[in-house]
Amino acid sequence: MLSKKTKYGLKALTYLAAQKDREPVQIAEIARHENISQKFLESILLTLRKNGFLGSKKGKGGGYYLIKDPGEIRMTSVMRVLEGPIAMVPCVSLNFYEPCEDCPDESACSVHKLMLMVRDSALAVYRNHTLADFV
Amino acid sequence: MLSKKTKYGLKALTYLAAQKDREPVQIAEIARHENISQKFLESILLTLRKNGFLGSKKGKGGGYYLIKDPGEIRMTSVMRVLEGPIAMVPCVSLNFYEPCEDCPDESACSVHKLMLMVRDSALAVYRNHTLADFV
DNA sequence: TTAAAAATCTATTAAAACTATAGGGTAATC
DNA sequence: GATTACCCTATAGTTTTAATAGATTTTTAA
Repeated sequence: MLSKKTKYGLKALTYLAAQKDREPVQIAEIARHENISQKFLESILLTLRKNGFLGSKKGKGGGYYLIKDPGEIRMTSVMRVLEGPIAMVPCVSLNFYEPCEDCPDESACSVHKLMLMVRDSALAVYRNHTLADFV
Repeated sequence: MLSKKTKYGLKALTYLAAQKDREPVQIAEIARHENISQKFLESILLTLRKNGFLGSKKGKGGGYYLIKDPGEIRMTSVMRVLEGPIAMVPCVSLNFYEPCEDCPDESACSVHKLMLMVRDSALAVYRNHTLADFV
């Protein structure tokens, strides 16, 4: 199940990408427009900023804005920051690999084999799309 | 993240599918062999039985056994029973569809569009594989 | 025929982790 | 001084992952 954090984060990014200019947009405006708890959105936008997707400006006329071109923001990186690993088990994760404790032979494990294919198929989708595809 | 329930269930199914005959196998044997908490496995096997994957036999010489040919057990049905909906959001689920409350226009929603593609890619993997592919 | 043993079945509960949100104060900017 | 992002803490709720204890059914053996 997709977490609301990811869902809200994606919606916020899309909203910002749809702006005509790159002027700051207030948290409250995004929250209102996308039906998101403002406080929750606040923390989400913060992590998006810390991960290089957004810039921010305080004070009057402040808010958040996209720092890169939507066409350069791949879904892989967005998903990894918001949702975490794309793989459903750590033993098939590219960026967060961990071996299973209970599994003596990875290459013989049915879970491993199946989840490897699922990861590859999801990865293909995320790699082939940027934020620009959703505005 | 894949739940341990699904992980253990898949391993148990694979273990049973790898048996030469279809004689009952004890829970304890499966648990020992796959490093699974026996009591936890017990409840998992129970739901697999109730959903038509396994048969069981009580008393001495009892245990669980596959009820169908491994080649006829699609991963789609296994995943739906163990893990639940394949879609990551209810608004793109085939079997568990629900509209989003906060989303006024599904067809314009970036989350919807992206997750639809992810669902389709995962579904393709699950549909094209049966338990027989993992023994 | 009866009793014991072997196994599945059922229900309850509990710890741990995670999710989603709220509150209140701080710091920067206009 | 008003406005807005920033930061920290707490918490209610849910889900996951079991642990515990016993009930029920079947087989085997005395």
